[in-house]
Amino acid sequence: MDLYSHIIKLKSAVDVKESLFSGQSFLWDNYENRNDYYMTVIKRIPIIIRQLTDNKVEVISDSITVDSILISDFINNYFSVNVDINKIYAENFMELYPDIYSMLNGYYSLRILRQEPFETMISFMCAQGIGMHIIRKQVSMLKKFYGEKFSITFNGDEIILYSFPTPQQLANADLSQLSLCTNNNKLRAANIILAAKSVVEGKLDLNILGASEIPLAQLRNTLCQIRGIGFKIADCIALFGLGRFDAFPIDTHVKQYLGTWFKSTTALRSLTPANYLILDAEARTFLNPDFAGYAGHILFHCWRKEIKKLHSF
DNA sequence: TCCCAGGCCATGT
DNA sequence: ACATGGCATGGG
Repeated sequence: MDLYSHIIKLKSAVDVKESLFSGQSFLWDNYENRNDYYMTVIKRIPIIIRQLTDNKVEVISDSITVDSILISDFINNYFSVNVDINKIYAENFMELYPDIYSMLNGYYSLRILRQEPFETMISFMCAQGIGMHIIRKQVSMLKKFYGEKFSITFNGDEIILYSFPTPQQLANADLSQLSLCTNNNKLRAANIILAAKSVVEGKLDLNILGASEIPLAQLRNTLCQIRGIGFKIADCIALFGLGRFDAFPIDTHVKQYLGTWFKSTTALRSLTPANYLILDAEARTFLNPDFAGYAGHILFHCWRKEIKKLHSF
């Protein structure tokens, strides 16, 4: 079992309330409580981390080694601290869009996490045309129904957690019971079972897919072979689960800011597969193509918070 | 009541 | 190629 499989993110190490679902990005608190501590759970071991002023990650726990991997090395990779936030836009971005550039100032501490591919794939298959709270509910029910229950002790309290189910566990799931976890959507549940089976049978190897330097379009087309995965979800899996920061998922919010902020006329039309690819190409003219998705995600959160007045991640 | 929420797919033109 | 409706439910 690989190192990622038992990661659970918690919003705050001091006041543990709400775990993030896979696919959510992590925005360091860049406003006031810069010294807040956070906790992540790896292999059922609680790891306490803290943000440093340069958005690097400090691992508070003493050097822990799991499966011959130093946790601090793992954490720094997990939080993609090597990504230079100053190089994610095209070189002339600041001159072309000075207002947007300054508005993005509060969002540079956002880190895209290198999350476990299978967990990311299934989680995003639950994220279609439905509100964030329902997406979160679906993922948490999947874990509760099909994952393994375990507990850790933190600050003297016992915290009950559930690991994300393995491909085998979901492949063997009963359709009607799994539907309870997918907002009663039987089609979605069936698609998840099919996807899990293709992983179990070896027809889909996400680790090989992520490790190889295949072109983004080819990677996207491979993922789109799976029922229930289109361009947007495929790009999300690539961006959040396969470390492909060049993948640029276009959802309803991205479409909106492309039209409003960047005056794309294509963004005013319906998001057909053809228009998706046009928007994708357009975005790469004012973003660094190699980090288009990373930049896009910062724009995404800025749009949601500043314009749409939403506050969930 | 109506519309939208981090879409995808089958069907009809 | 494009438009439309179904899937599903909760919140503004």
